[in-house]
Amino acid sequence: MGIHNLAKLIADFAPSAMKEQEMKSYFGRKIAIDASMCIYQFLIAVRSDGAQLANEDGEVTSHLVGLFYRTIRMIDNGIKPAYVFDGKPPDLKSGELVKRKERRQEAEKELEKAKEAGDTENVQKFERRLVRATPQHNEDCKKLLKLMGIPYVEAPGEAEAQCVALVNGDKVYGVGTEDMDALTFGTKVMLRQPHTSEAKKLPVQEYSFNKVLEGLNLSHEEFIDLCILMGCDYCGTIRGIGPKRAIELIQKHKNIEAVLENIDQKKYPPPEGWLFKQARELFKHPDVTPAEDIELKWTDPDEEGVVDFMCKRFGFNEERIRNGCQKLKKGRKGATQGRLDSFFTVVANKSSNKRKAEEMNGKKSKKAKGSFKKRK
DNA sequence: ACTCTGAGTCAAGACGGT
DNA sequence: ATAATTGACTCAGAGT
DNA sequence: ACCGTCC
Repeated sequence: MGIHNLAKLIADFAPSAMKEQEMKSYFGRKIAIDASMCIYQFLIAVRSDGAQLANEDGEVTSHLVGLFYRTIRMIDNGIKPAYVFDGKPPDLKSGELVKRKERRQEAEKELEKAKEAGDTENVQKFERRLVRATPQHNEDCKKLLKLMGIPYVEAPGEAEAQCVALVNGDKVYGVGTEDMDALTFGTKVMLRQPHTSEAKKLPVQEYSFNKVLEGLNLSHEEFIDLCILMGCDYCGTIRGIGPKRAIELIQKHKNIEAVLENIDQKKYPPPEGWLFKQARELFKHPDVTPAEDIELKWTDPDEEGVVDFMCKRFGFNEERIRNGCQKLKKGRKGATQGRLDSFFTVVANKSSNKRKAEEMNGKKSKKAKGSFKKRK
């Protein structure tokens, strides 16, 4: 579940690390997005009378509805999304996954019960809890993105980590996510909910990694240890240590080893065989494809292809789909234009460097980060 | 009294006409 | 073959 | 801003 309470901790201890921006200020920006998470959310949220949208044959379309319109909305605002699909979860996560599986089986039983009792309210409740993105859903989305001219990346491991690699390798400006893990992986910039802002009139929250470290007065390594102490997906935590104590302890002792030496382990018992070192390694050197090996290209949509896929196969309204394709074409031109404009108008802005690097995509390849590829 | 943890529960999108 | 989320909120109870 | 509808 990401890092427990990290958003709150940053709000309390490093408030200047987050600034709120208008959606408009991201015109021309490239953003990396965890596709698997979006798909999951669409499958849960896009419903009618509690049931997912589907074509006549009963094939689910909720994920396609959501992805199609959200992507268009972003392009329409001059934001260029690149989607990242999950690969294999790291082995360290299996403990967490076992728990989730148990919860799932629990929900399945409850669902059966509710069905037999004819309790429609509970049936819906537990059906939602059982939702998951299948390989088929993922394939549908990849196909749609390809036809729309939107790039995507297949990550070897966690999508979130791959997004961060794209940011820090200057392929995109930031990660667009709800998941605070991105900061633990060290993303220079993280944007929360860059898509809903306009619909709900909420500003985009932009987190700066350097300012987080500054505000908390920690190095990246110390920050990773802090996140582990607060609770991540990869290992347990010390009972009795939450955000407040965790930050105090890390600021004082600098790392988990030293914390362990300085606390009363009877009062604060660490987990048996605690794998915090492995978790730390995972955050430091996640299994990702190096950014310089990835090329992201946004192109005009293949309108006939999109219509064929969405309308013929999935029964979407052709007028709406064509309308969307037009927006994609228009938005693309606008974004190219806008990026140049803002380059000249935002003269004294530090971020113009960043912007430049983003533009130069891969020309000067970064120094290789040692070969820490994970093998399993 | 106050602070904090940790367990459990919940809800989750976007469009277009009015 | 097979899997597959997350954050916000509340509340009880333990610790300081 | 609300609400029925999207498929």
